[in-house]
Amino acid sequence: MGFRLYNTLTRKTEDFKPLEPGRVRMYVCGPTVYGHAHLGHAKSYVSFDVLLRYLRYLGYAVTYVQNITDVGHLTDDADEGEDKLERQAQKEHRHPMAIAEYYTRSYFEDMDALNVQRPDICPRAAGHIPEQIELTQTLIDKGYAYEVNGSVYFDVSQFAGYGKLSGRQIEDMQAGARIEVNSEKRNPADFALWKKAEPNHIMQWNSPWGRGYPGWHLECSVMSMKYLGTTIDIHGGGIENQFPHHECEIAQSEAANDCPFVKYWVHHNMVTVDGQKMGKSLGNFITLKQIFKEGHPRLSRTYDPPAVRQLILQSHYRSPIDFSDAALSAAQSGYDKITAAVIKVRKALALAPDRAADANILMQLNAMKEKFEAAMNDDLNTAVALSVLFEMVKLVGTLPVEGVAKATLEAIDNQFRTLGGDVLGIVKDEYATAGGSDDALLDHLIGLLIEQRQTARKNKDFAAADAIRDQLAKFGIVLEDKPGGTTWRLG
RNA sequence: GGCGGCGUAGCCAAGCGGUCCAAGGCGACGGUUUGCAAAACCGUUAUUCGUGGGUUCGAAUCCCACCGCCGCCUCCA
Repeated sequence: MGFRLYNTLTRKTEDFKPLEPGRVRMYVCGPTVYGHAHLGHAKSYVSFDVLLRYLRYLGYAVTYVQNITDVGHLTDDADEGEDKLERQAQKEHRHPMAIAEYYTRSYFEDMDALNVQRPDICPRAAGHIPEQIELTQTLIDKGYAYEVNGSVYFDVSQFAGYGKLSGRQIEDMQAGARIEVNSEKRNPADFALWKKAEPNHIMQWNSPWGRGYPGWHLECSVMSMKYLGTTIDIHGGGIENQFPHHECEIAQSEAANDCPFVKYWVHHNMVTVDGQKMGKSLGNFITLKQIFKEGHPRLSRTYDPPAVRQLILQSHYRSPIDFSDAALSAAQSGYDKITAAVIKVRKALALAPDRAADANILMQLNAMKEKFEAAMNDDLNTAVALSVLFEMVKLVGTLPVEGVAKATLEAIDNQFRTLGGDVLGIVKDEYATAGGSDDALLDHLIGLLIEQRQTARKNKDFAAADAIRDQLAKFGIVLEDKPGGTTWRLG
């Protein structure tokens, strides 16, 4: 069975077949950069990172585009309200583009920490104003859009497919009480392609309709088609953007190009914190930087970035995930266990005897790999895939401390690297066991102390022996007495 | 009001018609090991899948009703 992926457009899990054999064009809605990335961003971009990694693992040549929204995203999706970047710029007394730059760097810093692979192309909305104007003009020319008083709106009544992604009817939405009344629009569901700028609006550009700035939905259509073509394989985003954002993207793109915009729509679910939606007003809004190093009132400690990744992968991307201190703590422990097993294998590798691999272990590894792939093929069941990693951890745990053939250890290490590393991004290529360049020196120094403690233990001077162990523990160094001797690690 | 989802052990979570007296992780408990620990290993920890009906030879998995929770359509990914 090949790779199967749930398609929101058809509401079914489908066999994945790219438009062009061997090649995948994938676009994911990127962040609006007016604040530090939070748990929601982590869930989103880790989820799509695993999709990307698995496609590459399967041998596809993937081109991955993820935009950076630095203009046009308003505080109110009904085309009212302020531009999010401009509002933040006022708060911080900086230029909107400085805000965009600062938070873009912050975003990538956090994503790097989460081991999220960088997209191939990260286009900025503000860098694609001419293209957005062009698309707007095309839509006017084709009768899908109309200009009113310097703003341009998409006329949803002209596009028959409007609502096919979200399952909404235009009539239903009118019945809803939440539609803002905008007298410029012919239909309340119409959405802005181009907005007229007031003189005090900082980010504004010349256009055929006067000074203005682009509507939020436009950028994704424009950049997707510019870098990936008029029809792409995968478009990803959060479930909350199904409507109106993605619905509007489809309308604009298909109206302009007369061809399907996206083959597979992939949406991940949302994040809650302590059982409630995460919101600034609820006091449970947690940024990644707070988790990693600053701390947060809801958390008892800080957690390593991979622990967050681990927690995300323990549930399905289409399920909501509840972040809590307990859940994070459990994920951290699980992650540490995997890491310890990988390090054990790599250390053993150095002095392993050069013999043929254990056929039985190779067989087990192969069975695990098949289980892993079956799980990932089934719409990215990362929870089961992760459980396979734990099966490998268990296998490592049962291996004798010495005498395992080098080829066996290599096979295990390789599988950790491909499945745990390449695909899940949980296993690292290198672990700094004692902090970089001081490694050898530290090893020698601690070795001396271990020797002293051994002497004390031989002499049954356990008080002295325990004192050495306790002292080292204060620096986070844990001693472990094993049959072959005492080893140390950073706790 | 419209649309969607969820309820599985102390906690997180997979499973979505038979191979489930239900994977995996965390935690807890007992054991092996240890001078004591730590780590590791072995074992125990859901006769049951929110409740009540129904369909079926067979249901955690399908249908109906009810209860509870959550999300989107506002801030927010």
